[in-house]
Amino acid sequence: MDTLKGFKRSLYCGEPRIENVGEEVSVCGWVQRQRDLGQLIFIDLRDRTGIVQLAFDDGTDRAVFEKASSARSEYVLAAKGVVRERSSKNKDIPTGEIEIEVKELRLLAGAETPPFEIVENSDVNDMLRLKYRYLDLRRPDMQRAIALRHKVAKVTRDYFDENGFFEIETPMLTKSTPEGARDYLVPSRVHPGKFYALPQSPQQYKQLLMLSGFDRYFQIVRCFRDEDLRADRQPEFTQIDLEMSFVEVDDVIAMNEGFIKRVFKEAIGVEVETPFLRMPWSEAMERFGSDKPDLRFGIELKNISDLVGNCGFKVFTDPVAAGGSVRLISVPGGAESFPRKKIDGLVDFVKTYGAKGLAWMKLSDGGMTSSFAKFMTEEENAAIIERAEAKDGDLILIVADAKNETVFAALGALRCEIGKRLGLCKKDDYKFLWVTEFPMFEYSEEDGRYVAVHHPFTAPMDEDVDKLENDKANCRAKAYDIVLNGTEMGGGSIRISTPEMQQTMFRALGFTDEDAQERFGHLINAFKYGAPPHGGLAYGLDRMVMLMAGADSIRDVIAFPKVQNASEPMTACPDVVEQKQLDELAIAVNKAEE
RNA sequence: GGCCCAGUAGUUCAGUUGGUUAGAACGCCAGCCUGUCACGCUGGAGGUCGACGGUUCGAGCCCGUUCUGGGUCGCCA
Repeated sequence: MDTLKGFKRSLYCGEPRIENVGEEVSVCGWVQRQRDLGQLIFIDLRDRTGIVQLAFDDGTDRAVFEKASSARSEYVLAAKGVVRERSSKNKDIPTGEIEIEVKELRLLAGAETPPFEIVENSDVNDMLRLKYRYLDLRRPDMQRAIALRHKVAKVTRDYFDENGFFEIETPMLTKSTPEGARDYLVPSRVHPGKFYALPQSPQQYKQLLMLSGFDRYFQIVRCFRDEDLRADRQPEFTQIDLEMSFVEVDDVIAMNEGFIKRVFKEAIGVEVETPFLRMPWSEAMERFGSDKPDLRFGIELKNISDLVGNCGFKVFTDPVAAGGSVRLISVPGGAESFPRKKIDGLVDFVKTYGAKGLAWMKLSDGGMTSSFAKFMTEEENAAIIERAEAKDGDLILIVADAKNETVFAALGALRCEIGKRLGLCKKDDYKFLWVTEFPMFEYSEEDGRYVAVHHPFTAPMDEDVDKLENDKANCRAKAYDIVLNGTEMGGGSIRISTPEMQQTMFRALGFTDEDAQERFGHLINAFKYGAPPHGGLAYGLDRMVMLMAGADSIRDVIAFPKVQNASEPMTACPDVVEQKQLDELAIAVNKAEE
């Protein structure tokens, strides 16, 4: 092996061009491929910027030639030589017009044959990729994703700095709060039996910073939630967290539309039109069955409860009588795209969302067939088709349930599934939406009481303040989500800023004053000393970058992600610790996995 | 915790109704090769068919259990 002593890189592999012909250059990188033609050797040398071809021929010093001959995939090389024009050019790469005629070659490190090839668009098993993540990250698409993530973070800091925000760090070791997601706990050695919690978000700290007069705060911050993983959920994830003083909903939204416009332009060159569409939560649910609708395609929900409430089909009439509803979506051209067998698949699909079934009507060849024809009159069928605005060739899909939430969940998900199957979800089509006026509370069957949809510091809408006590189901919050293509990219709210309102809120949630004081005393007390009206928002940075990169999972934009069981294949954590460590923390383990 | 999908050379996969020695491509190793760029040609090595159990004369294939991963519902204030 050679050393780097005295060697200075002059440029990256992806940089030399035809204009550099004749110049002496020095490059470093990994062997992408070595092509040994006998008396002629080519090496593609790769670094994060791209690939350059090194050439060795009869003009090459024999020792250098021998070294090139011994090079294998992923060896680490440093090469000095002269840029020359290629006799046959490669139009597929930016450096394809030139090559480096190598005068000096240093073999800095050998490499075992990697467990998978280091190439773009690898379709290697995820587990293997993650076990050798350091090799996976060498692949150009991963390099681009991580670079994009850096760019987004950079633009974020630029934008918020230019708009008067301070980046302020908040603690990682914090107090556990009972509501919300499960906390990751950190035991205290100094206080045996007591635990810190890793933050689910810096929510309370950033509100206190407003009270302290910093006026505008942001932070790119790691957050932790000990819940099951999904393609877009990791136990540790990164938020772009921000808070502003003396603002109302419109101010926060305007500031963030400016941010999104800027970051999409600078990071991926996409022009975003502002202002974004806004839609109250109730409208989003009625029209799309979702609080994060994908607006890249239509296929809106229609309520037909009034049309079928008195028909002869119990599957429809019972839910309506029980206070639920019957709703449909109409799929253009669906009569042909969804033959009977595929519809059966859709039935199974909606069942996973709690629907009991899926009724359908098919309009084709001027006629109509349906799964429930014999229960309906001709007039009722005609009324449904009219409400669906369906025409010949369309497929109508209907879900009925005694619970509206179930109808929305099933049809909302079905709508997205069909949009996907019909190819209506283009990745380079960016449809932003603010969903506003979220409900303040939702009823928790498990707890037998109303719980906060957002968090208990969210301010109610001015016109709904009196509903905090008496009409929780219809009390709306000054809360908003920023939705992009069916993904919740961020969310926030105007916060409660008076101790009186905060106390009302805690009581509405069923906390006794003692409970509230115990859990949130620091915030309640702070608000006695003059809190400015304030509000903010937090983005999921991983999700934002995922959508920008066109990735299907946030794992693809996180350098070292966890797998579904929240472990990390490369380091194999979590892992057992030594008894001595447990003893110091006064912790006894009474159950352990094999 | 529930449901669905997957697991066969280093990698990606094929493998008929259960039937001889489990195949292909890429990768790897060796030799040859002066303009390749997915170099080419010749040869070679490489397998506990995720694991365990069962059915059978016989299991990669059928049955059961289990492990691992992916998706998802619950969950995620």
